[in-house]
Amino acid sequence: MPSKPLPPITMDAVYAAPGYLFRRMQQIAVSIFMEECKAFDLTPVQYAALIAIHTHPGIDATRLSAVIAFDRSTLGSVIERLQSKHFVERKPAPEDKRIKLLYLTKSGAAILREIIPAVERAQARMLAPLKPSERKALMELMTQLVDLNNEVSRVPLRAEDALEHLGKAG
Amino acid sequence: MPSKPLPPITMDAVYAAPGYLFRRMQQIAVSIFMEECKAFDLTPVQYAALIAIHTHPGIDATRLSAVIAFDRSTLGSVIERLQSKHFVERKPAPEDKRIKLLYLTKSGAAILREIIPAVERAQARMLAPLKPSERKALMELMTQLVDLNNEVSRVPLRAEDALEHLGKAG
DNA sequence: GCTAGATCGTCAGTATACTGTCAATCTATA
DNA sequence: TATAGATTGACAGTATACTGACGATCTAGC
Repeated sequence: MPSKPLPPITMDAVYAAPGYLFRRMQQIAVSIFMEECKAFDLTPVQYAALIAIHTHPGIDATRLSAVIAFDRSTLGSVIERLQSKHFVERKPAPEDKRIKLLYLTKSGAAILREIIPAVERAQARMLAPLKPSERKALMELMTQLVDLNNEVSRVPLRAEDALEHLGKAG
Repeated sequence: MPSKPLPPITMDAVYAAPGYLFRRMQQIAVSIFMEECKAFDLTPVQYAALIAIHTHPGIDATRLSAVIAFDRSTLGSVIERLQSKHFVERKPAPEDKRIKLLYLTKSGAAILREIIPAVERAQARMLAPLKPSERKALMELMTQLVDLNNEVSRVPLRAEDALEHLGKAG
């Protein structure tokens, strides 16, 4: 008899795998976000960056990347795009010549206020097919899983630690 | 009194939002996959493509994109990379000059057999922080949600429909 | 048999996402 | 105070991901 009856390879190796479900759901989430927010010409990551800069004015790019769990290398170009749309400005830090501090412009703060209802519609639509109790259960499990897996990917600092030395704007 | 007491904008608008959790979890999932599979130099998408071509030999690129829910435009370069690694070959379809049929090479089939244990380790690690009952609940909710949201993003055909005319290899 | 419309693979363009590297700068220590 | 090591923003390189457009080709309806 065969020593190891290998299971046959089927598409279930893909469809039932957590990795596929996470990729597919991310795809769907971005698609819904872009649909609801197309009037604002902002991507999900740009939105997250605006929220974070609004919450922590004067944050620098490295700490911002930790706060929104976004790769530092890519963040430069994201900030550049926000800057070219005049939603964000960069000022050199007086006490450290390496750092550039990030601030929302007036129109950056304005678009943030305007886009929030659309973002909330998008977030609601992502979970709309589920029953309320299921939505709650899914969000709790995802929050837990993301939290417990937090050290895995390359985010250099945990979000809380990232803000330790940010002066008064914590 | 104010007409509309806007809630203050905090980072919870990001952290508690489904969109953030899906993006972050996708990030973590890819990171774990690459870590477990680094000996094979295959990305998650390339792995899914190999599985699909193995399961449906002679599939064309458009149908493949539907089966693995992957954008048609990008798939060209994915196939190219698989071809340059000699894991996949493309043959012109005799009855339709537009189409190129996809097949695994011997070394493509071999690497698929070899990588599967590593992929299974990766998939297990993604959910490892949860209790078994929670894993099951999360996978059921995610499967349901992806299924019910299936029409949202740009996949041109549902996976089942994509294979209707694929001859005997269904 | 001709042609309007659909489909195929491909390309250009934009935006993530990651690894690795670099010069400029800062900091802690000897 | 000289300097080794760490940090910062920037860049090159690779790989997704999507929109929109294109020529080649196929198919239906006439």
